[in-house]
Amino acid sequence: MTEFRSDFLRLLQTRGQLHQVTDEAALDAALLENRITGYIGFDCTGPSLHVGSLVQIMTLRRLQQTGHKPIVVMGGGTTKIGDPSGKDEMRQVLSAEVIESNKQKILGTFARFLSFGDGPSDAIMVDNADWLDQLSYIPFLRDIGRHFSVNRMLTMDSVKLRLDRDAPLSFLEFNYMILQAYDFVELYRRFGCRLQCGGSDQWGNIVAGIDLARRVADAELFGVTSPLITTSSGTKMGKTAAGAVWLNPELRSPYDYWQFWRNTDDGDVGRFLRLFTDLPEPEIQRLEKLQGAELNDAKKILATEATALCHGRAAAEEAFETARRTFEEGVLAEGLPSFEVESSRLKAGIPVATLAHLAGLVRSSSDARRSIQGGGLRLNDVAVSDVRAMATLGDLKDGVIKLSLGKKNHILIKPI
RNA sequence: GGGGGAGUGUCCCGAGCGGCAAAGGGGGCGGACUGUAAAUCCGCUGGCGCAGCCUUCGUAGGUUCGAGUCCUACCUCCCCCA
Repeated sequence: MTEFRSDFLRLLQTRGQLHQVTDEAALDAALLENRITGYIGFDCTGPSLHVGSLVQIMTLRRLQQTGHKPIVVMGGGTTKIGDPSGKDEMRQVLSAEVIESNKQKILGTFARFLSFGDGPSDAIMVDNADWLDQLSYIPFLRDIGRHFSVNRMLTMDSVKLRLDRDAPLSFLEFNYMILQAYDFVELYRRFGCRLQCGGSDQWGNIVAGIDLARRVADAELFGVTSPLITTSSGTKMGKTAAGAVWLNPELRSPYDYWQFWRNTDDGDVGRFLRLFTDLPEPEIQRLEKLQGAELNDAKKILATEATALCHGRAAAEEAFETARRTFEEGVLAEGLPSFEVESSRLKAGIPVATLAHLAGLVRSSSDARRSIQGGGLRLNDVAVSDVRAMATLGDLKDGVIKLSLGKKNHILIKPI
């Protein structure tokens, strides 16, 4: 493996987030000599980023930690196109309003991981709609489009995979690569940005930008990709059937976020500590050596550290404490998610199945009924045996009713 | 423009002679075993205050006692020819 001299590349390497580099020696040298400005683009396809973007966010964080300048590029423009990389289906075309609203909701997450400002290594955030929306078709084709060979584009993985699988690929999406390449050039011109990072699926797009820059701006730009992070059981990180693991606290509470990390597979603990926390290497080596049940201590540290980065230290400690009381002491913990019902409804009595549905513990009341039949639903830690069981004011204990689904999902029902 | 093929349970893949809430996987959830892990075994995986009722197979009509299944039109996608 290459011995890097620059702090940034060395850090990425020890942290396990380095996959490919375009021109290792030249980039390594450039990083040693100067403060480098680097960017990663994020699409605004949803109201929050999820854990799948975390490696990229951490890459920017590490860029900043090693003295360089990160640019967060919000894909306000490119989201209107839709990146075909790694997708089988044609992207839905999102409206401009939705994209803008998504963008606003995503901003806060970055402020947690990066420090923004006017200083030399402070992060900045830009929206590629600022320049992409202004483009005129014919001039763009003549100035930029001429440098792209369709023959070559057809061989790019993002395109080829679609074609090979007989999956639809619209001309709109086909252009994504060109626009992302143009982004890189534009960022170079505006901010002197010379580095683009991204997931391994972005390699083609990144290289396209580097090629374009050489042709139209006579510039030498660099690209770094990180590996696709999978869990040791082989699934893609951060995509559960229950939904993506959101970084935005409104979509996933810090407590649930903490739980996500707490439930990491044994085999992933060391890798995830390196990728998703700032803990020093010797500490990680100590933690990942723990055996059997002791490894749980490492998972708790992973959970707290990862949550602290995303939601702040206080929220992480609180989540930790809530989990400790719930799982280790088996007592009622105030910090559990809660749900409010009018006490008048409770007074009249409400079916437990309906209540579990209202509280969001299950998808539907039918689902709740099934869980009851399967013995998975508990009221105040006692299994509910009758599908038609009612919850009333009499079930209040310490002013709340604790509903649980399985060992891990709890919610406190609070009368108002 | 011409010809051929496809769209199935709102997670995915995928069977489906006119009686279908619809086979089988994967994934997920729950139970047992554990360590809030993995592996394994078992159950569940449309909705409803649920012995009943209501909605699902690209969309809209039609045939029929009865349609995912047959007919017509339309939409979307794929392949071949021009």
